[in-house]
Amino acid sequence: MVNGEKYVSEEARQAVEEAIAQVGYVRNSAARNLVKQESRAIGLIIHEPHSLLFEDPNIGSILLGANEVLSKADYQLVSLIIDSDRDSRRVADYLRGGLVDGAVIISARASDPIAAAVAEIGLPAAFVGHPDGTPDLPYAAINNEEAARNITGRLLGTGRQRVGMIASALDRDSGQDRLAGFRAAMGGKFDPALVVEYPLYTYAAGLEGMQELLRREPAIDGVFAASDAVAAGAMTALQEAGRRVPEDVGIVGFDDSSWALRCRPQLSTVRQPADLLGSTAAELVLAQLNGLPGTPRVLDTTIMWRGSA
Amino acid sequence: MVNGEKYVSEEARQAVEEAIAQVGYVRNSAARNLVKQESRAIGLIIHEPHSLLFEDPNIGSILLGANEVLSKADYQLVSLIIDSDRDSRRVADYLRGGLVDGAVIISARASDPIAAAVAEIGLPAAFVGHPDGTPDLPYAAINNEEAARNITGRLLGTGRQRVGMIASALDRDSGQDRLAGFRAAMGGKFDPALVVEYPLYTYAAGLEGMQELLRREPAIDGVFAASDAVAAGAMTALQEAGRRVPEDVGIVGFDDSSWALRCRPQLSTVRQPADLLGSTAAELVLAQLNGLPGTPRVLDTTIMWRGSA
DNA sequence: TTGTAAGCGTTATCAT
DNA sequence: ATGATAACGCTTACAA
Repeated sequence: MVNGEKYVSEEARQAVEEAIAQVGYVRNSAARNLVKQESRAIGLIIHEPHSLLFEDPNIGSILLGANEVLSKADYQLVSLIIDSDRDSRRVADYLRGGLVDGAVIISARASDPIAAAVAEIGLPAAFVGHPDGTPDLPYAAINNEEAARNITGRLLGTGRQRVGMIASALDRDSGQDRLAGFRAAMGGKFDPALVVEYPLYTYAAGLEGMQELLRREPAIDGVFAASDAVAAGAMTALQEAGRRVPEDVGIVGFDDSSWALRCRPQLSTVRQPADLLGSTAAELVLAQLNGLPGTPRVLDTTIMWRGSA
Repeated sequence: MVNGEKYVSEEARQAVEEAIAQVGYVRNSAARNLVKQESRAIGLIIHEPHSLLFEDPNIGSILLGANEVLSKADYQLVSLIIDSDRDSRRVADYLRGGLVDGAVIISARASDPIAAAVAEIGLPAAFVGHPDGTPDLPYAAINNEEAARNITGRLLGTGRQRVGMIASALDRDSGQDRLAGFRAAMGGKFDPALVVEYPLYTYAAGLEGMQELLRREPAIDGVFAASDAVAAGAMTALQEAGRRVPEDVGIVGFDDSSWALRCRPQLSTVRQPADLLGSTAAELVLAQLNGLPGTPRVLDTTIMWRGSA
């Protein structure tokens, strides 16, 4: 009897399995999520100005870094991009709706609506970077001010007399802090006339910015560009203007992105561990999911000294 | 009585609204999706080799293009990246689970597991590009073979005698087709010794590839690089070897990405409408969601003739 | 108009 | 062990 039963259930199992394969049964995640009250998905919110999605190689690294740790913990990373106010609302609804268990927010600006929404609904989340004016959430960041101060100091150490800066993205913490660091390193030598500002970290900003700087001060002999892309543009402008790098003017950047090795001479720059930034932020979210505090982390940067200064 | 009822319900409504605001009620999307049998989300699967996420500016454009049309139709675009076999399985489960109503697949390779899974579960989907060996799904693509043939022809038209190619990504349709186009344009002049192959569309591939080509044939006077990034690397190698571009050797690329304008001289290249590719693929998915056929579309490319050849 | 109940596809609990 | 049943939070159709 027991045997019989077993036998029958064996047969039934096979039949069922066959039926499953033929009918193509797949369990419905919406139903599963509903009853389990979790989705095992983490949202990653990308809120970049249009052009940066193409020019900034950091975001790819951040993404991959976050994906790696989430994948290991068996969470699905879902990236949500915000490119309009409409997107902003829809994404907020998406996060609110319980479709994700947590979120990592990259490149938030002061008073970011998404960050506010996340905080309001109490979703476990973490920033990459830590803009002020945003809710009190843990973050993974670097010390932009310190790094900028260090590399500017190093540039000054090569004996430059008239050094300027091409600042960018002043609406974000990274942009602000890099400028602050530059200013601090310059001390009494700081001259507001030698800093130009552009909204985005782009090659074009570097190109124009350097031309403007050259116009304002032909004797300029050092430049700190707010990012490698900017530095690359500046180098082109310099070379087209007949200045030799680094003999006539020394130039340093920030990021150590693929731009740096691509320049001739190669860029002296600040290396920031973009992939670590992503993975650390992801860990911060995971920690909160496990009831742990999730304390902010600031990661180390190092100076990569190459040929451009 | 009726008045009384109304009054009460008014009061109740206010109370409820207040309670909602205080308690922070938000409706649960899982439950909604369950009953409505739809998620109003579309997945975008990114299956790029690690390094390309940083070097290929096309994918950002594709993403933005897709997001724009989906956003207008009130669909949430969710990007899922695949960076390991584990990711591959998890993403397949995600798609199967009914968490998205459709999918656009970019940079699929022959016999892509995700593409197979999508086809198997009958999810409305579209490719960007159309690798062969993949299931019969609509796609948005360009004619890589034709475009490569045209620009190679144009290069030949400048009187070059010994022209080579730096081919890349031969595991994908784009890579294969660009090589085929080159070969077709060369006709009897085609010399297998003058084509080098690299796995990825990268700056590094261009750098090394050009050095190798120079070694094999010092008299080389023309090069077709499989992408702008590759062309940029090739140009650097050429200039470091003391060759003038375009006087000594002419060089053409493919993509018209931001690389093209960044080179000195600027690159002659094939412009492909990456954002349109994304938006068209998204439209193809939307069409299927509305019960329409969703027929493949091949978009036009144009030659941007600049200073490099 | 307002309210009530059934049902979506799971999981988990509690009898059998 | 195995099977029936409630519950997850929402929408919708139908009754009052």
